Amino acid sequence: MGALRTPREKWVEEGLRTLASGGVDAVRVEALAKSLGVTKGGFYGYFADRDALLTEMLDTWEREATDEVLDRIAHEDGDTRDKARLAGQLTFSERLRPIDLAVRDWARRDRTVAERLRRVDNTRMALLREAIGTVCTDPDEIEARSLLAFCVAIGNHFLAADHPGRTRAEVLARAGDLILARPPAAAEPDRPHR
Amino acid sequence: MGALRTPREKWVEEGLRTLASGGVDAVRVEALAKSLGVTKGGFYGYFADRDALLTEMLDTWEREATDEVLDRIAHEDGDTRDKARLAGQLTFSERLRPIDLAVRDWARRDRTVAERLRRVDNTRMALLREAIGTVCTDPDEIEARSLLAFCVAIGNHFLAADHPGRTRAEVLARAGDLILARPPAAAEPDRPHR
DNA sequence: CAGGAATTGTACGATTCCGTATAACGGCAG
DNA sequence: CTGCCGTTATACGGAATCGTACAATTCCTG
Repeated sequence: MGALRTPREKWVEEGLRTLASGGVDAVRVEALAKSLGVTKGGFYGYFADRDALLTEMLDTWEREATDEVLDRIAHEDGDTRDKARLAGQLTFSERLRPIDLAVRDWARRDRTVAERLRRVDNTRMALLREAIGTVCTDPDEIEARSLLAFCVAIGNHFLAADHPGRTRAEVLARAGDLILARPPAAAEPDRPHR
Repeated sequence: MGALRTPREKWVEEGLRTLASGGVDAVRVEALAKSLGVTKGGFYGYFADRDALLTEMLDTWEREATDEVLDRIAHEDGDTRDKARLAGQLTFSERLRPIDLAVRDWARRDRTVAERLRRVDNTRMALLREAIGTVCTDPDEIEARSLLAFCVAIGNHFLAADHPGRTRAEVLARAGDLILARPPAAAEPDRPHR
């Protein structure tokens, strides 16, 4: 067999790297080739076209994202709070986080991508519910808190505001406390919700 | 004077529309012209180049986004909670919301855009602090709750998860209650109990 | 070490887009 | 009505990509 210098995975890998840093539109066959130090010559031996690569990139991301979350939570033996914090904020590893954000934006314009994202997000939400279920019991509140946690995990990276006199990390920590606060016996906000 | 069929604003307007639906990379001079039913002939009479249009689009967005928020909150006489809800979730009008999301993604790759977004977000945060300051007093907690509110306002639109048996709106309402809940006298988040 | 299959480089036509130049067009002033 | 002046259409050169075809290269295998 001939040599295999730039295997399929290299293209996917570089594609994800580019997706993370420049968005979908930056993922171009010839640009990827250049980054890999080759020409696009071999690309079309592995992929039918650019779309095939994008699809495979998503396959890889979806698998990794799901596996990573499950693994991480499963192997975590810290107390419940840390578990939830993990699920909420560290769901995205340094590697996956930027890809995740790019995928979210991508999903706004592509139904297929949106569908994949939905699957991944549902997996994460299930984990969040479980973790948060240990500090409160009302299912509606668990859902609301999980949404909060998830939104912070995402919004945090899209939010550009400053926090005078504080670091973002400090504010995040405090926000985490709020999300995980054990509700007082009769934890009703001062106005009944519908 | 000659006729003025496709004034400067038309280009900016169409540019923002395209930005909202397709992201920055979709904002192309010739594509815009096509959408406007003309050719790019006149474009370069108004703008030096594509970048000039992008800058002007951002100017328009920044101004509108800031003004709109200020106006809306100022004219709002409902009770505090509604005010905060407004600030948190409706900060983005139907028109501005998709532009806002596109700008957020754009800001991740362009420092200039990031700087503008920072200004806009800081304005909104100030409003949130003020509104939330009416239900709790600890500055750190105000900051944390404001962050939560803002993150929900953003993350909501990037989150693809489902809420079995509930609508997103219902969960959002409940999350709003949590963010605006009047804290119990001694609001200690951490109480190992039970 | 030679043969051959797989991989990669190069060249090509087609498309899209940028920015420029210039000609065609069309109201409004005189 | 006629000519001006700004607006728009067209045409062009250049760059980046796509996907294809084919030649050159490279490394395993026998």
